[in-house]
Amino acid sequence: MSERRSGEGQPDKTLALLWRNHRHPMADESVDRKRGAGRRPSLNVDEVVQAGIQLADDQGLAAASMGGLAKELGVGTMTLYTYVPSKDELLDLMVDQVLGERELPGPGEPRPEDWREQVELYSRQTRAMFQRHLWLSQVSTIRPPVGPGMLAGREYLLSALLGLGLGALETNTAALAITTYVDSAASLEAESQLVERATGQSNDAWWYERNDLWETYFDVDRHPAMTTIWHADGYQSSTREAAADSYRYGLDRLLDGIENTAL
Amino acid sequence: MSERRSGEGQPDKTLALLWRNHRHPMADESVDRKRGAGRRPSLNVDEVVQAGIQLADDQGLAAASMGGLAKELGVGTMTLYTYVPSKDELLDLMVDQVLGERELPGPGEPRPEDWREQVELYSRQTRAMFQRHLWLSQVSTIRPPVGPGMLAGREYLLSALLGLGLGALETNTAALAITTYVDSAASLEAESQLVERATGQSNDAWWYERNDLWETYFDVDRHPAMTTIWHADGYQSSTREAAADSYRYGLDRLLDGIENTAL
DNA sequence: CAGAATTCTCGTAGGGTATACGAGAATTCG
DNA sequence: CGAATTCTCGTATACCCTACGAGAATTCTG
Repeated sequence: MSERRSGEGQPDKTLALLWRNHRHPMADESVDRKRGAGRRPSLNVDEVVQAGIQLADDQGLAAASMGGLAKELGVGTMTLYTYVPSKDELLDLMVDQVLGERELPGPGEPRPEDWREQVELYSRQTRAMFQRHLWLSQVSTIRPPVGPGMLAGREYLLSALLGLGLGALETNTAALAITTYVDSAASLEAESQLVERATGQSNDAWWYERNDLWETYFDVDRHPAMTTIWHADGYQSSTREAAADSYRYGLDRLLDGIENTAL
Repeated sequence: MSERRSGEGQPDKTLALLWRNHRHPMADESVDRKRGAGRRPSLNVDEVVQAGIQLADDQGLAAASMGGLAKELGVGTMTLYTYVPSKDELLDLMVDQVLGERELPGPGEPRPEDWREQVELYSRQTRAMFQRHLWLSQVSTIRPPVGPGMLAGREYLLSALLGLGLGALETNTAALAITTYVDSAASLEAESQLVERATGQSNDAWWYERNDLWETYFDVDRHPAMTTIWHADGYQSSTREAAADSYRYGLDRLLDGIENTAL
C-alpha cells in the first residue's frame, strides 16, 4: 500500500483543486490564474490527472510515479509540481475523478423504485469502478478526497436509505455499514486481479501449488469443521466464484437485516 | 500498501517455514538442520519473526525493513537471508504468527453456546489482533500465509456456523461473508489509527480542517439527503464512534440475515 | 591434530522512489 | 525595452531489496 496520504499542508488549496471544475458561491480566482504576464503553461491540472489515471490503469499504480508520469507527458519531472502540490494530492485528484465517474442518479433524476434496487445500483457501479481502475484497491480510504465525486456517492446512498424511515442516525449508520461492506469487497476483488496480473499466476493456480498442505501438514483432528465441509463438497473450485457468491450472499443478508429493523 | 507479496519461489519451502513448529507425519529435517559441521547460527527463525513483529508494532511496517531489522538484531542486513528467503516470506511468517495469537477455542475446547456469541468472539479477537498489530492493515490478504494461525481461524469460524444446519456450501459462503466484513472493518479501524499516528493529527481534527467545504463548496440542492440527515442530527461528532457503531450495526444485521435463512 | 567440508556472516553494488532548491526560459505589462 | 511574472526542469539526498562472493567459524575425517 501506499504509505501516507493526503495533504497535511493547506486544506484550502486541496479543496480548491478538488472542486476546481465546480462553480461555487465564493468563486474567486483561487485556482484559475488570471492570465497575464508569465510563461504559458504547457499543461493543465485535468490533463495531468487524466494521464495519471490512464497510466495507473495500464501499467499499475507503481508506474504512475512522478517521474514516469512526467515522461509520459513529455515534460521534466519537476514540471508536474507546477500543477499539483505533491504526489499525494495528485492521487486524491485521481481518486475523486474516478469516484465521480460512477453513473448514479442525482436528486430528481430517475432511479429504481425499490430501495434494494437502488443499493444494488450503488454496488454495481462501485464494483465496476474498481474493475476499471484496479489501482484503487491500493489507495487508502481513511481520509478520502472530499471532492464532488465522493460526495455524490454518499448522497446517493443516503437518499436510497432515507425512504426506509429509519431515523437520521440509524440511516447514516446503515449507510456506513453498507459502504464498508461493498467498498471493501470490491477492493478485495480488484486487488485479487492485480495480484494475478503482477505474478502472472491465477489465484487458483496459487492454491493448487499449495496442495502439499493437505497431504503433509493438515491435521484432520485439529480441523474437523473444515474436514466436514470438504467431504460435503462445500469448497468451490474457483476462488473467484467463491468470492462472488459470498459477496452476493453477504450483501443480501445485510439488506435483509436492515429491512427487518425497519418494519 | 505493499506491492507484491508471497513467495512465488518454492511453495514447499514456504510451507515448511510456516509449519516449522508443528510436528507432522512426514517429519524429516526439511527445516531443522541436522547439527553437524559448520558455523553456529547466532539467531533462529522465531527470533527474527518475533523481532520483526516487535519492530513493526513499535515503529511501523516501514521501519521493519531488512536493514532496520538487522540493525535491531545487531547483525548485518544480509545475515537475515540465512533465516528467511525474502522479505515477503518474512512478512508471511509474521502474519501467521499474529493470526495464531488469537485466543479461539479449538475443537473440543469450551466455547459459548450461542452461535452468535461464537461469531462475536471471533470478531473481538480479530479486532484485538489488529489493535495490537496495526501494521496488519497494510498487508494484503489476497494470498494469505497458509499456516497454522490462519487455518485455526477459519476452522473456528466454520465450526461456529456448522450448528446452523445450512448445508456445506452455504456455510462456507456465509463464513466468507463474515470474515470479509469483520476483517475489513478491523483493518480499516487499525489503518485509521495508523494514519493518526503517522500524521500526528486526529481524524476528527482532519475533518474539522475541512470545514471550508460546507461553507464554500457544498451545494445544498445537489445534496438534499445529506442536508436532511445533517439537520436531523444524523452525523456523529466522533469519526471513531461512528465507525464503531456502524460496525456493530452491520455485523448484527448480517447475522440477523443469516439466522433468518436458517429457519 | 591438520586439512577438508560445511555453514553462517555480511560489504558492496545497482536500480528504484519523492521532492527542496535555484537557475534559466518564456511571456506580457508599463 | 526593462521589469515583473510564471512556468520549466537538472541536480542531489536518503531510502528500499537482494545477487554475489569472499571470509570466518565450527566440526568431521583420517
